[in-house]
Amino acid sequence: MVRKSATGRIGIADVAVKAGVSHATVSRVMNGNFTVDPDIAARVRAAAAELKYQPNPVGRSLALGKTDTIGIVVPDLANPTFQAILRGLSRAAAQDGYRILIADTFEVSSEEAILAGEARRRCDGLVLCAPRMSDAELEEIAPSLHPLVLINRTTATAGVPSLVVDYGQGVQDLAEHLVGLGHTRLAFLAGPARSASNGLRLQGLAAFKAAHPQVEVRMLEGGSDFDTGHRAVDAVLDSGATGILAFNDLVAMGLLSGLHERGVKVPEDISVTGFDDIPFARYTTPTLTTAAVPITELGQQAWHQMRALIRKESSDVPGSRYQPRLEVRGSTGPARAARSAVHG
Amino acid sequence: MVRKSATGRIGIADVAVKAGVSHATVSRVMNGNFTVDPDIAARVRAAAAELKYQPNPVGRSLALGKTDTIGIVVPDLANPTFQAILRGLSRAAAQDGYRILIADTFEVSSEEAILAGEARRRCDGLVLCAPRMSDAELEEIAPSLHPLVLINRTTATAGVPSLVVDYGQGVQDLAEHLVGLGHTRLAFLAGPARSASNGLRLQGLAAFKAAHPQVEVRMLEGGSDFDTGHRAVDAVLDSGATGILAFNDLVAMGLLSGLHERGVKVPEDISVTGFDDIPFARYTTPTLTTAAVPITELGQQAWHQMRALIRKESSDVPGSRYQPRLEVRGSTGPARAARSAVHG
DNA sequence: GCGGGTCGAGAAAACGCTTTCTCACGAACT
DNA sequence: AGTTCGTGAGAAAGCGTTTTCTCGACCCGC
Repeated sequence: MVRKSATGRIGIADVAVKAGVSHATVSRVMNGNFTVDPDIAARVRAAAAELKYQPNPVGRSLALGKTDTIGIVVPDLANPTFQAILRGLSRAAAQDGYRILIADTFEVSSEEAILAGEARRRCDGLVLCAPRMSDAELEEIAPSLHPLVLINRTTATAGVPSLVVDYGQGVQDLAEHLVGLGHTRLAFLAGPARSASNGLRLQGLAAFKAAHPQVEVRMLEGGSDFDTGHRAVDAVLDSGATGILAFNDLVAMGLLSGLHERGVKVPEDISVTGFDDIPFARYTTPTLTTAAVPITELGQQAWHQMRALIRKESSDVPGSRYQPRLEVRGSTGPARAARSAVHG
Repeated sequence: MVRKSATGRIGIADVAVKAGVSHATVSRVMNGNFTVDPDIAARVRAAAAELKYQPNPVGRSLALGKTDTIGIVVPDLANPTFQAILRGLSRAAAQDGYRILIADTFEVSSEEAILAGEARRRCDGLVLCAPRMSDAELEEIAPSLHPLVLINRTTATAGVPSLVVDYGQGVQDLAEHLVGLGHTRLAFLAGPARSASNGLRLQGLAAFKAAHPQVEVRMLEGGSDFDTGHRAVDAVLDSGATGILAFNDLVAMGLLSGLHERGVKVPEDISVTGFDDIPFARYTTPTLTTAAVPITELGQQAWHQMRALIRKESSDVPGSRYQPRLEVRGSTGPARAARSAVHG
C-alpha cells in the first residue's frame, strides 16, 4: 500500500509518514541540509529509497522559482547549423544539470515572438536563433525575454549577449581564395533574402568588390537548402562564372550534385565553395572547400553566456564574434586560362 | 507601478487587483470559462492586456498536473536519424500545443535510465530511443515511465507502443538487389555491436544467407559514423567483396569517400549501399543506393501514439512496423564478370 | 409575498515542494 | 539552580495557478 493523493504518484508526504517525520524534514534531507540528526536523516533516506521517492520537479520549480531548463528557438530543425547549435548547447548545459526545451518555429517567423515568449516562461532563460525576425520586433521583445542569448543577431537591449559569426569576413576569405587561384568571374549563390546572415555575406562581398574592382561578382538568387543549389545549375552555367560562392554547404552540395549530372567537372571546369563546414563537407566528391565555423562550440558558448546571466555574473558579458577559418579542400582549383560557357 | 511579489513578474493577483475582482475570476476568464459576466470578463481582459499578463506555466502545471511537454531521450544528437525523429516529433507535437524536452544521453548508456526518469518527471510522457540499453533494464524502468513510446525497441510491459523499423527486411532487400546485379561476394559493414538495430540487420542477413547459400557474406566490424566507413576501406578491399552493405548512410558515405581516395570506382569496381536514406544520400557522388525509412514520419507517429496514450485512448495502441523501401541510385551496379583484389 | 432554484463571484483548498518561523529541549554558563 | 543560548524538528506560509465550495443575490412560479 503505497499510493496516495489524486495523482497516484508518491510524494514527499508519503515519505514523511513512513519515516515518522514532517514534510519539512524530508525536504531538508533530500536537499542535503545538514541540520538534520544523522539518525533521522538515515531513516528518511531509507524510507525514500524504499518508496522509490523522486521529488516532483514541478512543485520544486514553483517553490524555487527556477526550472533548470533553458529554451532554444530555432527556425528550422532540419538545418544542420541549428542542429549543431542545439547539440553544443544541450551538451554544455547538461554538464551543469540543465535541460533544453526546443521551439522549432518552422520558418513561420510571424509566430516567432509568441513562441519565444511561451518558451521563455517555461524556462530559466532563452537562446534565440531568429534570422528572419525584424529588428524592430526583436528590440520589442528582447527585454521580456531576459536572460536571453542571441545567435547571429545583435540588439541594443542591455545585458543581452550576442554570439555572431563573421560571415562577411568568411565570404571575403573564400572570394580571396578563388581570386588567388586565378578566378576573375565569380558568382554568389545567395541565401534567403531577408536572412540576417545573408546580409552579412553581402556586406562582405561589397567590401571584397571594393578591394578587387577588376573581379566580376554576379549575384544569383537562392535559398538555404540542397534544392536551391541543384536548381541553380543553369543560372550558374549561364553566368559564365568559374568560381561559385554558395550560401552554405547544403547549397554547395546541391550544386555539386547538379554539376556532376551535367558532366561539368569540379574543380577543373568550375570551383565551388560552401560555408559552415558541416560534417558532410568532408565527404562530398570532391571534398568541399568551405569556411569552417565552430558551430557546436558556438552552442556551447551560448550556454556559458547563459550560465553567467543566470548566475548574475552578467555585468560584463560582451558576447563574442567567431571568425570562420578557410578550409581548402578539393572543390576549388586553378582557373582555366580561358573558358567560355561549357553550357549548351 | 506594476511590479509585485518577490519574482518581479506580474501574476494573476495583479490582474485581479487592477480589475477589482478575485484571483478565481481572473483564472476563469483566462481559461474561457463562460460563467463570468461579460462586462467583468471584458474588464479582466483589459486589465490583463494592459499589464501584459501571461500566466505562469509552472503554477499552471502544478495545478493541472500536466506540463504540455513531452520528453525525448536520444543517444546522440549528432546522428541524422535521431535528428529526424526529433524533428518529426517536435513538429507533430507542436500542432497540438505540446513542446519537447530533450535528453541527449551522449552515448553514455549507463546513465540512460536515470536521465529518462528525470526527463519523464518533468513531462507528460516520454519517447525513448535507447538502442544500447539492455532488455532487462528496459523492462525494469518501462512501467515507471508510462506514458511511454519506444523507438526501435519492444517491451513486454503493457500499454507501451513501439515504433520499429524492419531493418532485417531492409538489409535483405538490399542484399537481394546486389545479388540481382550479379554480386556473389558481399560484405556487411556492421554497426555498434550491442545496438538493437544492428541485431535486426544481422537477423535479416542470416535469413538472406539461408535463402542464398551460394552467396558469400563477410562480416566486418564497424560503427555508425563517417569515420567507421572511412577507416574500413582496407578491410573492405581485403575482403574481396564486390557488394558492400554499410550499416547506415553515414558509414556508406565514409566508405565512398575512402574508396574514391584510393581510386576505386563505385559502382564499377565495388557497389555500396547505405541505410536510412538521409537527405544527404541523394547528394553523394555517386548517389547512394539505400533503404529509405520514413524517419521523420516515424517521429510524427511517435507523437500520435503518445497523444493517444495521454488522452487514454490507449486501449488499442499496437505500435507499428515500418518497411524500408529500396531506393536504387548510383552507388550500385552490375558485378564485373570476374574481379580479384584491386588492392595492393 | 415568499420559498426554491439558478447564476455568478469570492473564499479557500489543492497541487508538491522549499523555507521561514516558532518552539521545545538540552547544554552551558553564572 | 536559574537563565541563556544553540540546536533541531514541526507548523505554517509561501510559490502561482485551478477548482471546489460556499454564499449572496436575483428570478421565477405558486
